[in-house]
Amino acid sequence: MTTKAAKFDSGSDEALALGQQLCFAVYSAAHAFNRAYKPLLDRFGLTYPQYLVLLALWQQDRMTVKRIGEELGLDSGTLSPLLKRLEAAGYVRRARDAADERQVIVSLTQGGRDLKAEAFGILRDIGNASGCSLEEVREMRDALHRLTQRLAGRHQES
Amino acid sequence: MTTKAAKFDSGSDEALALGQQLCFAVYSAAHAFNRAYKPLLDRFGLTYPQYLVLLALWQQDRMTVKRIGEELGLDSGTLSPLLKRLEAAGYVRRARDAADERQVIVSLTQGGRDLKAEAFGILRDIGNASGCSLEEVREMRDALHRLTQRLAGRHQES
DNA sequence: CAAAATTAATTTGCGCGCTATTTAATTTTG
DNA sequence: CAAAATTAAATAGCGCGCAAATTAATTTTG
Repeated sequence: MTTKAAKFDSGSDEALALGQQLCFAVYSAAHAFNRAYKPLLDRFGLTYPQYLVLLALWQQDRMTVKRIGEELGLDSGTLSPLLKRLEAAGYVRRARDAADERQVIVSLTQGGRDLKAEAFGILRDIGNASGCSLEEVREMRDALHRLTQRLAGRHQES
Repeated sequence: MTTKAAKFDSGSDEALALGQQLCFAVYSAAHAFNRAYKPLLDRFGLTYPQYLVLLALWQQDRMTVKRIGEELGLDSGTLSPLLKRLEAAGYVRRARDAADERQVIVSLTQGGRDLKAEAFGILRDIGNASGCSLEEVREMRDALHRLTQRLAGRHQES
């Protein structure tokens, strides 16, 4: 195979190369973060998405399932069982809203609030592992945010 | 100290904000890509990870499961059932290596090769949706690649 | 050469994440 | 006000993604 100059046979062929693709770079980075977080979160019996829910609740306690879903970009099909597990782990409480029984209010327990102090340590460890300057982090974060917005396109602009 | 100006009580509190986190930006962008790809890939009955496997095989046909796993950063526990589905869909073939019966060689069928032509259309659509210049894409891709490498840390340097 | 160690792939079990569907409560409307 | 439409959560089913255990083949070693 590949006898003479197989490496540059078509040009557009190059564009399909795995290593060239932004989507694959994002996909890989997401997995890398997951793997980096895992040992740190295992200590608390948390998964990464569960940790994200706690991050959201540390910012704003007492949110409905729907509101949390808007913050994280997840639907109730994902959040309902996840929140049950967070409740079973003792980090949050779930209670129907008395004013509107359709809604479920999720709030932090004392245990959930206590965990916030530990989170700074996790943040520091990940920051070190990423080895990025604050400047770099800011740039990438904003670029990714713009990308996400554009990809979401017409579906929903907040 | 905290009582009065609750918004900036600690400074490091800000750092935990969901919107500030690079990891969340990556997580969200990965989901946004997935959602953008879904309608395009549904036409072919493919999921995004399955599409990644095909991308890898279009670059280099006839790889072992292990090799594909190295390309994509996935283990056999993920790939084995995924490859079975790709085979059931008629895009690849799986066959034990006669020289080493432990290994399974995955190769493209004619249907799998034919799909490559369609992939350029998908690439174009996603490229348009992302709305990035080639320059931007290159920069972000390389920055993410460096980030991924650093996060993977000592676990495995290829 | 036979036992032990290593390797490749599969399988099992669990937690996302999505799509539908269902259930229940609230709002709209006729 | 009652029927219809909408809304919020929960549920079921499927496909990743990972860890751990299993099976089978190969390599190492004693």
